[in-house]
Amino acid sequence: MANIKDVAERAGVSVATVSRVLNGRSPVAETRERVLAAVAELGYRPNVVARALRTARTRTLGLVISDLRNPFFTELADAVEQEARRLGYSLIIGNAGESPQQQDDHIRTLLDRRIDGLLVSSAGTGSAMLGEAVAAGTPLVLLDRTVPGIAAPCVRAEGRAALTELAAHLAALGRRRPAVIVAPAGTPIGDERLEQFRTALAPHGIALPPERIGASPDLRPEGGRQVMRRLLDLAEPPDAVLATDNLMALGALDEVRARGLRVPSDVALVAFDDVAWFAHLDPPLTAVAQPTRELGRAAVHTLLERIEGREAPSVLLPARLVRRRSCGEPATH
Amino acid sequence: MANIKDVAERAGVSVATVSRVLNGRSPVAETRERVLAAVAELGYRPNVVARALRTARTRTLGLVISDLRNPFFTELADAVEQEARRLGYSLIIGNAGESPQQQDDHIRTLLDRRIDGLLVSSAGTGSAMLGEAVAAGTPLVLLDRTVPGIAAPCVRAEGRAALTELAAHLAALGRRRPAVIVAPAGTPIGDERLEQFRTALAPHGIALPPERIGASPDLRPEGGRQVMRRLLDLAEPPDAVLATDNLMALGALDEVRARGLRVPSDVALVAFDDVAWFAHLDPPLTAVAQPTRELGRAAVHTLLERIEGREAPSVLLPARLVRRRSCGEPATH
DNA sequence: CGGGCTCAGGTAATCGATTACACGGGGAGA
DNA sequence: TCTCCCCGTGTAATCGATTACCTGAGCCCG
Repeated sequence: MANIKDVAERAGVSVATVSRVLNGRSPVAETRERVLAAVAELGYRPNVVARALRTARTRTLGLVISDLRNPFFTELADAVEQEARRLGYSLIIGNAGESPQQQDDHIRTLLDRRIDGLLVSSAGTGSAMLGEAVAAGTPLVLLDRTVPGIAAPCVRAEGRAALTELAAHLAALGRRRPAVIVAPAGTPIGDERLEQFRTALAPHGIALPPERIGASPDLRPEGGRQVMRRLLDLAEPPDAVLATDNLMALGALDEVRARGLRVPSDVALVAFDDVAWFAHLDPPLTAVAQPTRELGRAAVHTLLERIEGREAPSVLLPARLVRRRSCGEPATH
Repeated sequence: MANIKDVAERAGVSVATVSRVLNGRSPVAETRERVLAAVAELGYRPNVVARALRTARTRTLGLVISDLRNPFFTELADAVEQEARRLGYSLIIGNAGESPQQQDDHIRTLLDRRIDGLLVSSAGTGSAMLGEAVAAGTPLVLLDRTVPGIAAPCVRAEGRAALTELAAHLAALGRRRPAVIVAPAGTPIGDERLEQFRTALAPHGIALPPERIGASPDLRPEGGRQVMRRLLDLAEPPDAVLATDNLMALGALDEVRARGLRVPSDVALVAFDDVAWFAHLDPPLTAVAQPTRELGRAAVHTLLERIEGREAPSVLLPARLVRRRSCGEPATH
């Protein structure tokens, strides 16, 4: 593959001139033409590796995602990739699969590759390498999940308004015994959702007693199903269930069906994270929709601010309620 | 960040020695210890960028995926990433979103980054940059989709056995009027599936007339839904429908429900690509399951063969039928 | 006791770009 | 006409590793 020296020779100039033409300095038409002609003839493309070594900027971002196969994170990753590319950056995606160890493995590799900045939606309760990344001076932005003890801006959604609306929605439909399926202990964001929901229910005189709050052992359908099993076995089973993650909601739905019960007539079901195929379920699921693509975009912008040395605040975008039929009301749209 | 020179100074040796110790040559215990101690004290990590420039190997693979948000491809990408990492390679994923132009954009970027090899599940009917990649000598392996005119091994699944089993399954259940929803024209793999299904049906005396074959305008749910609409409007509507892609199947299911019909009593539904949430639909969908993770692994191995200069044949793995309840039979497992 | 062999380890070239600095030619002002 | 300045371009250092080649110490054997 042709290099800058070949181009210089062919154009009869020095490598410095070629570099300058290609980087938009030194606008002398005649030389410029010759260089560009040589570039075209040779099909020259600058070697990004060499450039990165010299400039100490790789124009690459790293994204470590907690579980790529969770459709919420798939879409998030896609949004991040698009925005990064739009701004001239490549993205290396690492899937942690909810394993802190694999997450560390990925962060290490990314740091070794001298990425310009790092986005992490952390699996579990944080990890050693996150601290090392900060210590190494790599710009870091947390995504969707905060990590205690890590001083980095966090870009995520929060559901107070949506949950307030949801509480009213459920109250209006006469649901009086809500339950919540939360993420495993130690996931701070799940607790926030729980508390906001509790607060939103209070004005309607609806309580959320401990026996109707179940922590799933994992963030997968089977975990949600287990919790749902326990909830439906209660003497007074819930008449509405909120799952704080889309996969757990799916498992919960399985359990309802396996018992021959129906959504929404026997129990209403609401999920956090509105993923595309919720609309294709029977019944279509009402969901608290996070502004996924906006989150991805905001995360990239925040990270670029940090890369350019500026301070960047955390970003908190509002989620909104998408009413479908899983609470009993006909679809609004 | 510490570099090799810092380590050399601290250990009182030359950079060459440090490099040799770190690359496993020159096993003299005493020096070795000193170097490793210096590495540990300084927290030194080799600069991958510099190494790549010198060795002309980036230890990075590129994957351009036709639609990352299609769960089949999400899993495929995940499998590829895991296997690549296991073998010491990083993976840069580009999502083409079924757009040949975006695909080209990604391939260009990846070539500029001097990736060691390229995996492509091509969107549309191929693209100019694929040819350029081959011309530039970048090892290339096609994934899931062949591209006419591109001389590169292709790793994909084929469904003859599964479709033969499916034909028998449908015949045994008394379904006599099958229909097929195929991908847009020009997608060779869809046509193969169609012909194999036709061949499999013949021994049972079941025909597949043209009016019961519908080409979707796209590979998304809405396209599948449109075709299903046309099929159900036929004077003799089908009693079994095979969709050659999971998203189109989803749209088809929507249309069935919207008409108040039921699966499987009114019409049986089968999809290509067994994605995790098919098992969570009502009814759980019978599917032709591609060995997704094996495909990902095989693709990486094939690519590494090519990278090391060896010839590598195409890989064709058999799909298998996963019977659930969408054809009328109770689940086998 | 000396010559040659072995091998650990140092010196310096190299990968392909960017960029600080030097240089030289031409135009403008005195 | 001479001088100074400007600016376009070339020369060479640099980024951080790998590695070909060279050096010199130690050892064996005749």
